[in-house]
Amino acid sequence: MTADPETTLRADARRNRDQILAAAKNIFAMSGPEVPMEEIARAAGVGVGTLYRRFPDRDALVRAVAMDNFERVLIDARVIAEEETSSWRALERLLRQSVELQLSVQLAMVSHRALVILKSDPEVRRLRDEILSVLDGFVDGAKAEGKLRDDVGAGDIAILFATLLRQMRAKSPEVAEMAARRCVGIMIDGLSARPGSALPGRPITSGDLDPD
Amino acid sequence: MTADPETTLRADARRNRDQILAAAKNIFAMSGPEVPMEEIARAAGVGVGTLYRRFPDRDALVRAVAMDNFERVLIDARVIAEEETSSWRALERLLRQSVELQLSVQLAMVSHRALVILKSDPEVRRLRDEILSVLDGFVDGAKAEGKLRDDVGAGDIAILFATLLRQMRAKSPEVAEMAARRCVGIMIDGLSARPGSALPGRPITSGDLDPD
Amino acid sequence: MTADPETTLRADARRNRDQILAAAKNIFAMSGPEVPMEEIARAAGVGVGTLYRRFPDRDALVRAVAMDNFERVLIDARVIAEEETSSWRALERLLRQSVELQLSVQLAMVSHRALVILKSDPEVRRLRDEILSVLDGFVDGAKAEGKLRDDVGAGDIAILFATLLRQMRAKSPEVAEMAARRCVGIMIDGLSARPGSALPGRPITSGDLDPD
Amino acid sequence: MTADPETTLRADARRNRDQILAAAKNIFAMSGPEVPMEEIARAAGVGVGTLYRRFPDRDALVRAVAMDNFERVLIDARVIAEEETSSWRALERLLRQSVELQLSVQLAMVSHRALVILKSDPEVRRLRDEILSVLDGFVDGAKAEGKLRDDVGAGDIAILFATLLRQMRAKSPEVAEMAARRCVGIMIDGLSARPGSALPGRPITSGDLDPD
DNA sequence: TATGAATGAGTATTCATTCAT
DNA sequence: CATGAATGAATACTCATTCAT
Repeated sequence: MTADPETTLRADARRNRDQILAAAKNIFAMSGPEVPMEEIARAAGVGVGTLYRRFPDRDALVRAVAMDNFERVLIDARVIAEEETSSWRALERLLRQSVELQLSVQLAMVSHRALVILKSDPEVRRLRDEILSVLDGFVDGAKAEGKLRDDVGAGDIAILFATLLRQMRAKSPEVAEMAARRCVGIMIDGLSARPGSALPGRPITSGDLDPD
Repeated sequence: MTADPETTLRADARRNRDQILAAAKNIFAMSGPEVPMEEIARAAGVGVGTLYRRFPDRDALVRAVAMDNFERVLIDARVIAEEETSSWRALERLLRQSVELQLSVQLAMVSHRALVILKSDPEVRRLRDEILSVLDGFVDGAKAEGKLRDDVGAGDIAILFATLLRQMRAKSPEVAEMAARRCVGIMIDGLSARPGSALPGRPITSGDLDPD
Repeated sequence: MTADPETTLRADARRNRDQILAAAKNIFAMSGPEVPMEEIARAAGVGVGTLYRRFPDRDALVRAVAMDNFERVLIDARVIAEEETSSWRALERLLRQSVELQLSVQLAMVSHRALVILKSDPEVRRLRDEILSVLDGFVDGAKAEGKLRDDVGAGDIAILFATLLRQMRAKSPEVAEMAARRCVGIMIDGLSARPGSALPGRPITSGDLDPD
Repeated sequence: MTADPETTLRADARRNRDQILAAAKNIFAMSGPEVPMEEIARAAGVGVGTLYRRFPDRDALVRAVAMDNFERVLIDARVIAEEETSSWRALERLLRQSVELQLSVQLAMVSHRALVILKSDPEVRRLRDEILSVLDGFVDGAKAEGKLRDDVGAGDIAILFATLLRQMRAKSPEVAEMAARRCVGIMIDGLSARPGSALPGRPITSGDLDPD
């Protein structure tokens, strides 16, 4: 039974690792995944060497941040699935609530580089697929409940998700945050089962997402 | 009647400039505004030296690309305003149609750096403000027509715009394009005047957008 | 007919390339192939950037130096083959004369890293094999002449070669140079056809060299 | 009678030191004296910390390895001097037998850095001088016996020694080992007292060797 | 005392920008 | 003018050495 890295680390090493991850998450969210490694190290209060000891190169760090974010989203989604009896409500809540998701999605999408890194990582894929499978459940249920329009699939929602929940830059952080919540609101209204007009194309399923 | 040398040179120079602009637009859209200048020059079929003769530095090029995109959007918007009698229809069409807009917005948003560059440029500001003022007209009109929900402002739409119309990468190009059109559809449904639920906060006006 | 790089280069670029190669040759010979790139650039009187423009990374430079040295050796060997009628004399002269060879062999052997780089390069292999084939001719001829002991092969000589002709460090450069010449002399006497004692093992042929 | 704590510790420490020395010897021989300290520690089965407790820095370790090798050579040489009545035989045997010598010489010569380290160390010098003095005895005796050519000195032999006995890399280990023995054989034949040709320069004495 | 984590100076490499051809 | 070579500052990454556990 080999201990997994997260468990094995010495207490201080552990603390450092967490600080680095947190710092990277913030900085990536703010300035994209190309920021100088030194800046991340500084923000985490460690030397570059320490950063590199924990994450052998930038790609490893990007991956780790993405994993961490996705994990939180998955946990959120599962808690919601437990607590809500209506799938439509679950869907709404997932969309509205997930702040972590903002970050992960943002990271995943903001840069070509990050995208390439993440797509090649089987662990990230696995996590994403788990999230999508929970989402699939919500979508099916909400359609059955008659609350979700029939002409959308989980893929549509994932894309809206990914696209909408990016950090909005606007006047002030307050406006930005308000804007984010309003966007989600409009989107949810657009999704609910009394559409004004049919959507073009066909429902996008989770299987349609990056089939490469 | 052969053109006199000066005119000939200008024509040449013009062609060069246009090639560079077109190349930069494509490459920026594809790989973000941080790509090596040399790559842009290569794509444009000129040497770096020529690129630098036309655009003194990267910022100038980013600005020029953005200007060019915004100009097209503005032209589109004005044509639409001419042709459509219903403001709601105009709004819809603007949102659905503007492919150029995708590019400009994408560029503007994709990188912190680009954002900073653009925000500090008065000409870009001016153009953007003109676009927003046309949009304001659409919004007011559509509300008056009872087609647009009352609790949104032009700022809301601009943000949705900016956020939604980003190019979706990955997936097959066909799915990506379909996804984009569907996202706009859902958003328009969400905007139309029979909301399921009130939006949080207050309408975001065009004045709320980065006044810093 | 695409011009090969050596021909195409602009005059100044050409000059720079040659200076870099010369500088690298000297410095590698003196301090091994791990010296800072910057030092090489400085010695060549160019900026690091220029060095990297010509040789994309250290490995490329190491390869280029080795190629250059081997080429000179091959040229030497062919001239000698032309001029000498006795193979034994040719062999002797090749061993005694080749100063370039010192450098190439030295470089090739001095560091694990260099060795790995060179072995994986097909062009270097090809050159080396050509040299060995000329050497094979000398060996066969010299044995037929009764001047070279029968119990050695071209591989033995190549190894002695490679091992002996390394730069000797000693008191002064003069002593070092004298030492080198004396070593070769002793070796040649040891090779000549009146041995005091049989050698262990069996003749090493050129085929025995790095069979991996 | 259980060992008292202090003795136990010493034994431990001793074992550690020996393991490190052995590991360093192997790794230096294989990859040169520039390998990461961490790699040496790993090979020795200890942490870097322990390595540094025993040897304050890399130089100290290099010195220790060299000392250890030289000591073994000296012991060999003295045993040989005891056992052999003919100086020429003693010389031959020393050259043929000393495997340890391979290592020490290799280490001493392979890198500029190591050379500098060793040359500045009085203890290493002392050892080396003792070896040379034994060698001087062999040389003088063998000349008197008429077995060693008159035109060489102990310095010539030391240099041949140092140069020839370097570990041959590449090839199969078997060929490499055979090659080493054959080189020594050729060299010995070249040294024996029926030279085909006079050597250039003058005999190199042990005093000629790096007196700087 | 042994361990391995943290540090940061040293190097490799890239790329925006300038300038000779 | 167009070109692409040269420059060097910025940044990634490695590894010797120190120090907390």
